[in-house]
Amino acid sequence: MSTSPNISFVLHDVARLLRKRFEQRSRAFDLTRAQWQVLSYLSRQEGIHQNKLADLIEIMPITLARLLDKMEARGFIERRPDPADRRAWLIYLTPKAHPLIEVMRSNGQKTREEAFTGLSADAQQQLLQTLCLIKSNLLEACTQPAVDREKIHV
Amino acid sequence: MSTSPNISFVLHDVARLLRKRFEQRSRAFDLTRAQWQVLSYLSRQEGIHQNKLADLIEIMPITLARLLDKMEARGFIERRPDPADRRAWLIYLTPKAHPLIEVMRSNGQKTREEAFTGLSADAQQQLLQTLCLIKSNLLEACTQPAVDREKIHV
DNA sequence: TGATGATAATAAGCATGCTTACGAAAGCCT
DNA sequence: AGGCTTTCGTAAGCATGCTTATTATCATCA
Repeated sequence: MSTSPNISFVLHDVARLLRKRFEQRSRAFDLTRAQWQVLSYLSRQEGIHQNKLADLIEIMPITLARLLDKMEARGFIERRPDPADRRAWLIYLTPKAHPLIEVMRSNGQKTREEAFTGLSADAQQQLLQTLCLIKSNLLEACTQPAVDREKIHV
Repeated sequence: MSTSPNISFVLHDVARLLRKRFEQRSRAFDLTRAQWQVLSYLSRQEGIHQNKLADLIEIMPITLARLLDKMEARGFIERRPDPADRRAWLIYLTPKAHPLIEVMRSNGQKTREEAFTGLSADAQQQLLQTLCLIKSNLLEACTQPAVDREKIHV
């Protein structure tokens, strides 16, 4: 923390603002950022298991389940039973969803253009690489117990 | 979006993972990341109005109000009436909260060390500057209507 | 075959962000 | 003084993330 603004807090703020701005744009289409993320992954992996999809998006399966409930109710996706496993569902986009893909992609593009004004392509590339490194560090760290060694010694 | 991972999504993921890891560490102290953020700002601005504090943290006043409700119930902060304005409260840390400041600061430090493994000090500085630029772009953008020009023309 | 453990999806409940709406008090303007 | 507008804090209700627990099914192995 110290004196200068904390990178973690700024990162958190930026993520929140990106989400907010994207949702300002998307409101007219009755889809949220999280739902758009589901569509985006699904459009490249139709017929996937809920489980695998949750893994891809890196959210908990229950979080995805509730997202899918809403998207199914609105007619954007459908769950088809897996003939090979009666516990599982296969997730498909409906015809209604397909035209949305391009619209949402374009909303994302516009939002990113606003966000990255004044950043060179190099700087954007650099940022992406840095973020990917941090993400992989954190994915690794989160699997380890958060031991407070000082506490143990005390 | 296109082919490579989308910066917005990665950013969102990193923020989520930072929060998750910080909360893994902080669980023993019964304080969440959001509550720690309140403590952190308060420790430098005791006696501030709820309104001003929400502005500083950049969350909606109602979001802060509910955070403060919980923190007051747990005895970490107190609301004192503002003698000059009967609508308003002044927010103070309790003695119980003071020792937590250093503990939480250290948890943040450790989390950041994990996250930034393999990043030079220069790269971290660069990242911070880039994020601050993006944040200010987005703060500006969010005040503007999210007009979809293509829709207007259609 | 039949028990035992793993896995797919969901349920319950909490935290934190938002939008919208409201009551009480303050500020301003005539 | 009286009335209009703004501001402070909060309530209600939604979305999305989490942890923990449950149910149904599958897979394995004795």
